[in-house]
Amino acid sequence: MLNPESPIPLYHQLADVILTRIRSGEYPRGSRIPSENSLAADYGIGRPTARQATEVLVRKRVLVRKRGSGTFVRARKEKEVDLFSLAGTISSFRDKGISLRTCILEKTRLERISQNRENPFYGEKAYFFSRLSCVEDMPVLIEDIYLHPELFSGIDRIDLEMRSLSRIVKEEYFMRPAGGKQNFRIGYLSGEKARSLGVLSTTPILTVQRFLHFSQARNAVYSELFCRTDQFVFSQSLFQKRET
Amino acid sequence: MLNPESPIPLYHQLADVILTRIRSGEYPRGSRIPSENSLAADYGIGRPTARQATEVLVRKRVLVRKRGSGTFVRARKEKEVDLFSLAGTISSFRDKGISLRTCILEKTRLERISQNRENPFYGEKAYFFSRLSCVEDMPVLIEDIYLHPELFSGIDRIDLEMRSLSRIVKEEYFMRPAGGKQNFRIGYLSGEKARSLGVLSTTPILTVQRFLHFSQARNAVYSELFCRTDQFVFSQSLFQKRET
DNA sequence: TTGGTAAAGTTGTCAAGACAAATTTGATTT
DNA sequence: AAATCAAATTTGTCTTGACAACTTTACCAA
Repeated sequence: MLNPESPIPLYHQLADVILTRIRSGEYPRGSRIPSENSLAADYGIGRPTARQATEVLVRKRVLVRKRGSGTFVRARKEKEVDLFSLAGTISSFRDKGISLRTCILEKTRLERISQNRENPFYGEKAYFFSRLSCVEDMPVLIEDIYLHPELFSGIDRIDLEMRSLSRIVKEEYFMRPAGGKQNFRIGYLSGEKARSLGVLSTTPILTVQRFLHFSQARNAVYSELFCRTDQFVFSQSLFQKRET
Repeated sequence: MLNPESPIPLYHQLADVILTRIRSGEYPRGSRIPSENSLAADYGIGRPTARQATEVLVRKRVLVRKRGSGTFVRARKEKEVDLFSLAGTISSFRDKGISLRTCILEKTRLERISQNRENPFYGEKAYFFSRLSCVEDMPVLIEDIYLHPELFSGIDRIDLEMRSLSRIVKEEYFMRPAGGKQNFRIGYLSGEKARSLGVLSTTPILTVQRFLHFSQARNAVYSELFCRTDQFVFSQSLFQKRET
């Protein structure tokens, strides 16, 4: 079935075969494809080579791997989440009617920031908390949020589990952002963060730094967002609401 | 120097050693570190293992690889490019005082769109062109742009090499966008596009779909942006200019 | 001196085996 | 019938060698 003499690599040939079988309906949506070992045996290649073939299709968002269980044809398209419009993370999910569950990974505490030099609070004290958002039990987003210690005094006593932070800022502190900046990068996670998001250390993660300015102080809120783009599409509406 | 008995993988141990030598100044910024072969020989490991070690640091943006030449300690920080603010791609570079050069990869032509189902012109005709932007001779961004065939009639006769598209839309067609949406994903390139951007097919690419609405027609402009995030940080200013 | 060419050196790609970790399944026991 | 535990299955990780493609360097000839 495969031709080792061909200039086309074996793993690429096998990826084509699998894709053809998916398109033909032999491997329907949501079904499990043969294991890497059986693919390797069937086609007389090594397992790493068979794995490379499925890797190609995983990157193309055609297959989804589940450790200990199998490799599956992706069931449905990614959902869209309007994340970057600054309406506030949680409320943007709500608006779309997506069932959302958030949990606090690290409770709000006042601490001296010494990790990241790009953090505007670097070397100083700030409130910090970390939050995980899940959609349909699928972890999708981690937010590390840093807040100005005087402007947001007492925020460590407010439960942030299910409330929109932007709403709290508006309703409890009577502030609204006057401007800001977002930086987009591709990064990787490791350790506890990777476990929380359910990704491997080799999975590329859309990483966003967000700086929010208020009339009282520039960079009063700084956050880092870690977004899984394999299950969701992060979108942004433009010009929709006029700022007044 | 390395301990094969340790539970810490060899490649990780070596990555730590290299990082220590960079921090200590033994491998200064911009300098070449030992080749993968000599690392492997020095530490008594296979070349793929040595390569894996540098791979870790490449992903951390500490090292930069140059095929045929060597692996280098990254010289300077990434520059920021305010791309997503919709001021227009080219003009946003200009505003930052960054020297920019664009070249047309595919000249403007009217064609039937049959590639991508998410393209709003799918199955219909549209103007299409493709543009590469380079900063300091470093390719950084590819834009595939699709335009409404009637609204932008005759745009194939305008030279788009160095002119901002948003300015042309405003000054020649007297239109300005009324709204829009952007989708953010991580993807991969292959073939000619990967060559143009100077990336490998394994390099994750920040991929943005942009839909622009005008009062005359929704989705009158559709574009796909492919951004190298290893050399540049793509940023976005928020609320800076009031839309009037 | 200059130009071209060959050689050496470097990173990129393809292919593989062995073991670890997670899940599922089935058998056994209560 | 239910719970528990062990075994089998599956994907994840670590390690390796061999060859290909690209750059740089050095040498030789004009």
